[in-house]
Amino acid sequence: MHIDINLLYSFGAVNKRYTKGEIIFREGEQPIFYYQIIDGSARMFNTNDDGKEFTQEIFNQGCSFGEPPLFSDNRYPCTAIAYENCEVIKLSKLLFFELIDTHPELAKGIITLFAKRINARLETVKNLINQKPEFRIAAFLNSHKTNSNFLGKHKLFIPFTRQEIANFTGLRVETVIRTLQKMKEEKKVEIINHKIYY
Amino acid sequence: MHIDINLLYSFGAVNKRYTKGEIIFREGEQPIFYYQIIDGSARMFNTNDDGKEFTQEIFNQGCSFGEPPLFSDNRYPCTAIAYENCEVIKLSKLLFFELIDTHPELAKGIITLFAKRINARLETVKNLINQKPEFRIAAFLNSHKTNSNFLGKHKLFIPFTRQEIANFTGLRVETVIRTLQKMKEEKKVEIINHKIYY
DNA sequence: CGGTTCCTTGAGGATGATCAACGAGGGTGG
DNA sequence: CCACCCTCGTTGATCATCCTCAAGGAACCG
Repeated sequence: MHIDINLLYSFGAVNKRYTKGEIIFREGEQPIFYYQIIDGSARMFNTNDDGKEFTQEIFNQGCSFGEPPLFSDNRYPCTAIAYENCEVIKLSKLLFFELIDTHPELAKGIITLFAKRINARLETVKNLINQKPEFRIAAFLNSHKTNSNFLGKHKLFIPFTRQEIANFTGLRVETVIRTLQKMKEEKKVEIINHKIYY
Repeated sequence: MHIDINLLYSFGAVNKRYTKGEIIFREGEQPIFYYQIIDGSARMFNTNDDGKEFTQEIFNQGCSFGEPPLFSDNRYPCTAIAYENCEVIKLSKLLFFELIDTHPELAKGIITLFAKRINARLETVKNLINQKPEFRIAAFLNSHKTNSNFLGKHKLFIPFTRQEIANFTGLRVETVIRTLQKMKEEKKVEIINHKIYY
């Protein structure tokens, strides 16, 4: 979901640029803004004690992110950083609520968006529970394919490094590499010049 | 969140009883109803290939459940069964939407509810990623404590069997038992007559 | 061409799962 | 009251597997 940019501006929203890797908000902080991506992409993740990262979601152009805590009064459960250089439009919580109150037709869109997020998270948990690395990786590749509306007959190029796949699946790089190798032998993926196709 | 029962009835909702263990809806089915618990409790879970179950959430009196797929047009991502004998009030999707459309003030409650669910799921994922059994179990115990608004000075009785805790944490019973034993020695939990206090 | 990032491989170890067996308690019916 | 069953808890031994650590190799980019 995204809210019309001009509507956001009319309520006082402003643009902000982040360079790749720059932090947008941190886990544990109080949420203050509604964010929506104009250009580029953002990544939301958790870090655990060992410094291992887990990517919860990547948000692309047009997507809003970090909204649930505005409504539930929680602190941010994750950290968000610029995955690529990006430009976001941000609106303060107070004004965002004013916007919603005066535009009740937006509520349905938010509900649908949240419903999709809940579903996606339930799926993620379901897949994480299955220990098998191959299953987890396949689930990740499938969800990426679905998200990109891929309909081609041939395989889809997977634009992630092995480390990134590891961060999405909660595995270690070496495990991802070895599992992908095995999947290649079993013709479940294609690897051409180190690039992955699924 | 829950919607006023009389309002639900006025839109044609009906009651239905389920005996403990009875299935309310199955993973993969098309959602048709809005459900809200009048009495008792329901459990939502996934089963994987090995027959291992993972409990996604337990819903108690007053809680609605299984609503997100009504909005996102997904099939159910989980199965729901009666955790205890329970009575639910159910309203068909069509009439539920009519109810919402004619009572826009309900939207905010749904948004808040969904926002909390998203947060809870993100936390779950965060905890699952941390492999350490002790960490996972502690996270589960903490979330249970938080949910039950426990403010006492002493420890809280945990009304779950070890198998249930295993299903909540994605571990095996034996691992839960051994880990709890260790936590007992480290004074992190109390176990009196096989009962767990945290 | 030098540096950086990413990929790859091997060896070894830690740990949770698995399997098998038994114990303890509670309820039921004879 | 006792025998039985059923569920839940417990323990030990073994196994499979993913993680860890260490070292290089390959690709890419200025």
